[in-house]
Amino acid sequence: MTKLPEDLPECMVFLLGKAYQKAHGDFKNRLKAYSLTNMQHLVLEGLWYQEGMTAAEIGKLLILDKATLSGVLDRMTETGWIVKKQDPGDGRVQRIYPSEKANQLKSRLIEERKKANKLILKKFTLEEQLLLKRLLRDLI
Amino acid sequence: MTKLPEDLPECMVFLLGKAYQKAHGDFKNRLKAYSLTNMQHLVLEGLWYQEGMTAAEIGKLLILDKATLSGVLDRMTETGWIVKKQDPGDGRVQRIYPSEKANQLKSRLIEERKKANKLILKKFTLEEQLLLKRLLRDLI
DNA sequence: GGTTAATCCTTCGTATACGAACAATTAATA
DNA sequence: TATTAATTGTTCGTATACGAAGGATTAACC
Repeated sequence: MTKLPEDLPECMVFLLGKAYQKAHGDFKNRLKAYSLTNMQHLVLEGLWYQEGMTAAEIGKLLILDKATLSGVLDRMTETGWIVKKQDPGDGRVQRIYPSEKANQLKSRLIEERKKANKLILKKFTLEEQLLLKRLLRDLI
Repeated sequence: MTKLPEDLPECMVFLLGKAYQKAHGDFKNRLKAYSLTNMQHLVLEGLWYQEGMTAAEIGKLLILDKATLSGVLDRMTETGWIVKKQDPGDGRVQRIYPSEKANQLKSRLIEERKKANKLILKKFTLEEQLLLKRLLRDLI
């Protein structure tokens, strides 16, 4: 990664954006082999945390706009990562479940996330890692 | 902001993404009054740091894909924030300058960024602020 | 019970992101 | 100098993001 000029004005939006850009890019490369995007992987992790959620619930859990999520879920249905089931009690609601294919790859996909995390954090001491996570959580 | 479930698996890509999403959203609201996007504001700050850069140089400084930058610069030219000038020595190169309009608003726009930074960081102690910036810089 | 309000999801418009392919131009080199 | 390589910027395709508007459905309440 290009090193940042020291005298460029400090900007949290920039620092956070570029840190995210880097982490996102690393993970993206890992997921290429599965034909999964980061967002799609995130949705699967959400569904493994609590399956059968509605799109609105997934959006609340993962802090995602419903308009964004709509397209993501469409593509994941087309590519067979999730299954949408009509809620029997409420005609507006569709409940989302991970597919067979997704569940078969579950442990490997979770492992990929853990490896990506380790790679991102490997330059930090354990204290720094915990600190960074706490600061980010506080910020959100 | 919705608080994150404590038992949701930790993921740096997620934490960084959501921290960025929040900071980005705050700043975006501030810039709405100027009809400027965050990215466009960032390009202006880059040009005030060093004007007359080529698109490739801006991309290197701000860690931006040239394909992304191409569209951003187009829109900024159309809306009169920047001016493109053909490089006399190299027919491939266009040098980018902030417009009059941009320079007139320079101090106000820089002030907006500072205020946004303050807002984002106000929940942290001074030590935490410096630490967070250092950790993010190291990560990039 | 019928009108209004709220909820769920989709669609549209605009703006990033970024890999890939490409035209134009300049540099390098045999 | 003729050819190849490298560089600059654009365009295309796909995937987020998100505000706004809209259709379908359910809930609230007078």
